[in-house]
Amino acid sequence: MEEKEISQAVISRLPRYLRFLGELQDEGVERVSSQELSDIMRVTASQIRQDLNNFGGFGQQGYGYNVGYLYGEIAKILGLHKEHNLIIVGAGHLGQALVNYMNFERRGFLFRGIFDIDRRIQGTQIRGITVRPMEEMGQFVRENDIDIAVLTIPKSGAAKTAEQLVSYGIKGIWNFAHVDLHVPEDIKVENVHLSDSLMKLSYNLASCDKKNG
Amino acid sequence: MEEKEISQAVISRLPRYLRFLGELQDEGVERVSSQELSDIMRVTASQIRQDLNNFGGFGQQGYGYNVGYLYGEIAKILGLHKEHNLIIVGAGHLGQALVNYMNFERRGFLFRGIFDIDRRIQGTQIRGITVRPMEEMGQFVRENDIDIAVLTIPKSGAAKTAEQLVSYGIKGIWNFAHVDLHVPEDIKVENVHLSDSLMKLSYNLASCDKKNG
DNA sequence: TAGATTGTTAATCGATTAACAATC
DNA sequence: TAGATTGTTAATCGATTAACAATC
Repeated sequence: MEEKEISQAVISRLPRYLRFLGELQDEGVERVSSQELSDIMRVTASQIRQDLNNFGGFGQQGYGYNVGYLYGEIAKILGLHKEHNLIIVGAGHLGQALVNYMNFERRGFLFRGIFDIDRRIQGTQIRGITVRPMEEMGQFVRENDIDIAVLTIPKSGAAKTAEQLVSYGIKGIWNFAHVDLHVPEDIKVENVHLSDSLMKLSYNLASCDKKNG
Repeated sequence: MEEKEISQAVISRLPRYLRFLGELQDEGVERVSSQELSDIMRVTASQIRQDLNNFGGFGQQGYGYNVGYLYGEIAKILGLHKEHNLIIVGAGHLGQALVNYMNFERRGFLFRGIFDIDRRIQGTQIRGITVRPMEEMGQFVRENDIDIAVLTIPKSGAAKTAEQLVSYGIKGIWNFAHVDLHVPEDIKVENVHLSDSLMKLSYNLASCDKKNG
């Protein structure tokens, strides 16, 4: 059965829908129309309906959408009903920050191991997780059913490490290193290029300056 | 004089061009054609030329682009020739990670102050920068010509803090809090929603599973 | 039933790609 | 000059918005 490919533009909006639906749920709201959601989220009602209908008819004519149900369905679409086992590769400040950010665990992203090249921090613990040497990575990935690696190492070592991770059987890489990783097409890479983001802000500030003299 | 608005899609690609040009420069490459760049970057040569020509003709027919010159021009477009004074609001793990990430400073993004609500860490130093109480933020922003605030506090306080920052005269907010900030339209907000990014990865893993049974 | 609101098709808009004349 | 490659216009593709029939 032929599944039509969903565009990444649509995927990118799903977490935001989830967030607003979660807030409505916390407020005790039970139903919401695409128009109400449109007002809150500042996107068109048409886009909301189009986006959702990529995955199925979650609403009901004349009623709208049930907040709790829709929340659950989007969570499922995003794969949040399953648990993921993660490792952090690179125990620098950023790696530590991510391990310490509790919200990921609540979503089923479980940090199982931390790896670093620096002997001085190997053996220490971060939020109860021991920092291990890179050499143990392969075995650890295989034995602990790790599917996602978080890459928080400098760009110099990133390509080689990514290649290793793939050979160990990793399925996804959350890449904070400032390089384009080249991996087989069944391996998913999600990039977070912080400096690119900051440059975008810089551009928008500069272009605003120019407009206003 | 009417400047045509550049789409955010184009802006988003500029930092990547800059990165690849920087690498070519490091390799001692002096000239590059859109086709060569296309091969390296895996985007169409047509897109590269279109993108660049939004800002002017940086190339030369029959020659291509001078790597160093183009690098400099894109840097200027992104506003990287000017210095920016930043403060970090929220000295948690993520805030600390950003302060410690040296590369921003090399690009002219200078961390001038750090603020946190927690009395216990006020007065301590992070990379030589004293953590100050939130109450001093307004005065500090005005006295130190701060134009960018990095918001690394929990979502609960983010909206109010953003409002304050705007009233103090901040021009841009690099927002890591998991909320949509509502600010006047001359204030630029760049969002980094890490959990959204991780959910996108999760989706792509899940959709791949489904395809492959 | 009448009113409301979805699901879905059609129209529009914008972004990407292709093509080629201009020109170095 | 001849060859190469840009800058730019035209064609295509995809994403967003509008409209409305279906239906709860």
